[in-house]
Amino acid sequence: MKITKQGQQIYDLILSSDGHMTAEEILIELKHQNLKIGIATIYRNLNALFTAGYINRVRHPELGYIYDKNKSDHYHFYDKKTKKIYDIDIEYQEKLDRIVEKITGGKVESHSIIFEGILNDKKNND
Amino acid sequence: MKITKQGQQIYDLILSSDGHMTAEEILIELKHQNLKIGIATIYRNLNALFTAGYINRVRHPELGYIYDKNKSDHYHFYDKKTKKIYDIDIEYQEKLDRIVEKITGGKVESHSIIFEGILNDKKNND
DNA sequence: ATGATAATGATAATGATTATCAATATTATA
DNA sequence: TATAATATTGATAATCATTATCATTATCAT
Repeated sequence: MKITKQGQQIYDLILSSDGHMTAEEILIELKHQNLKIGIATIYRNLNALFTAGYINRVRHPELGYIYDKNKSDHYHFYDKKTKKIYDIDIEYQEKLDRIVEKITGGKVESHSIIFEGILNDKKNND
Repeated sequence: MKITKQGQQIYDLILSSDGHMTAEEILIELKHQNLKIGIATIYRNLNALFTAGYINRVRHPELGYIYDKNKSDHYHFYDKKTKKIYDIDIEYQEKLDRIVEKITGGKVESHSIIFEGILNDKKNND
């Protein structure tokens, strides 16, 4: 995959962030950096980066897609107070996939878990 | 909660369905039954039914909200082939919430799991 | 250089959902 | 029961996230 100038800017920004950004946040930040870029280009490059496996994508229940620098299979916590998504570092529950395959007779590729609740004010673990 | 005529029609329809309907599907079906109803009324009542706890709501990765007659804490399977959502009847993994609380120090209200994969053609378990 | 090809970005289009608001239905009260 | 007060409806406009369009611009290969 050939990365373009704009694609690189977007990728760099995600890597330098806490790991979770929406397309809109990326637009605002790159504009702040006085880079000329349009929202269509951002979506186009995010899709390319995602399908090429450079970044991850999660669906936020309110904000649409969140782009995530953490590519590993991992879970998320949605803090209702700050309305932000945080990574949860517990091991992937492989066994659930096998159980569901047994029940349905189908093939499970993966599963995603979103925890929802309230995080403590003090600790702001991204 | 006072249920209106339209609210009742919507609720009845969901109960009589396989359990998973979009607002648009509800509109089409009620129109078929020659009931005069608008999409705004459907969303309004679905929101009311949901917040009052009469029905459940899940986010479909492509189609937006799915309204679900099954109110219990349960998981879902997204079949990439049919693009439909199915209930998965395995027990709620309470222990995951406790683990996450321990890690984050926050309060977990609940979690949702969506399994993704391909279901067998033969069995079409809703 | 120069022509071919690909990427950009402004903007229009789309799809799901919510807001607006005049018309209609329901409820409460005299 | 009439009628005033209040709530709900439904058509439609607005919104929000995302994708499509397409003329312009940048990049690449000769």
